[in-house]
Amino acid sequence: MTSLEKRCAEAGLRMTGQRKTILQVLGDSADHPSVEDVYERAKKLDDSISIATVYRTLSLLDELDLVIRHEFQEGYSRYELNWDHHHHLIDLETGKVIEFQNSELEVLKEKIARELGYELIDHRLELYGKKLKK
Amino acid sequence: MTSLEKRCAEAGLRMTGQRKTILQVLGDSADHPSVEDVYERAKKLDDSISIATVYRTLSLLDELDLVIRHEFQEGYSRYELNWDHHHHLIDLETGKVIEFQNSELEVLKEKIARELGYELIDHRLELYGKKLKK
DNA sequence: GTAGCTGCAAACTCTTTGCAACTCT
DNA sequence: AGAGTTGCAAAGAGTTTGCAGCTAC
Repeated sequence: MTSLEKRCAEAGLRMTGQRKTILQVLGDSADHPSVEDVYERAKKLDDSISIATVYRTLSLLDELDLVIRHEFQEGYSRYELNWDHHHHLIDLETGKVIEFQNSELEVLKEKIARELGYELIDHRLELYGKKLKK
Repeated sequence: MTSLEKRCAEAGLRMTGQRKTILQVLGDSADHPSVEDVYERAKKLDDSISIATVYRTLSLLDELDLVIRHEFQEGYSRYELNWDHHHHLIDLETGKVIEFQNSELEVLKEKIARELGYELIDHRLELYGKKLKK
């Protein structure tokens, strides 16, 4: 049982074959797949899986905070496992998503929220850019 | 003719009654209205306006960069005039959207993009928080 | 055994679009 | 006059849901 499956079980979820498949797909994905992407990849492992189950499972995982749902101004959602905290730079020419971390930013965002009288629960920074010519 | 209307005219758009109405609604809105919100407010000024025109107009204004389209993880878009540059803190308990600016952040985000080899075109920071108890 | 889960298909929400009529320039 | 714009209704995405059957516990 993977640690992901363990966390699901602890939350009281039944570890069905479909859920294992979807968790495996997410674990094997280094990118930020859309629901459709997850569905396509899951179908390769279990041809009988339905997209409704993928939607339902991703919503569940999002509620459990095992997964992060992104809306990169594209009109649909992308998902990724909630392992390490990071942000995204979206290449406007290729659509490629680059991950980055920045400790200065982590400090700054806490400070901004506090100054506004808020406790920070979540936050997102997205940069949209074009590759610099060398 | 308002400055907004002027910028539209300069872009070669016809200043129809509907467009003037929508621009007026946007100018009068201090919040971040959804398409439906803009439509409701516009209807009070011109009962015959259609939601298709609101969608079309907001898309146009977005292309012209007169307006910013947001997706605050809600499943639909919100719009605001692109006057001054700022970011948003979304109150998770009330849904209220608070605007803020931060010059440190402006410097930092440029630096991050540059270090990743990118020219920054656009960016978004969204904080999600709960009000601190006094 | 049974509450929870699934696949299917239908429904729903948000958004876009084809078209004939209309209107700004 | 004529290209751009509009309202309407239909179509298109993406997502959710009711239901009967199935399955993990």
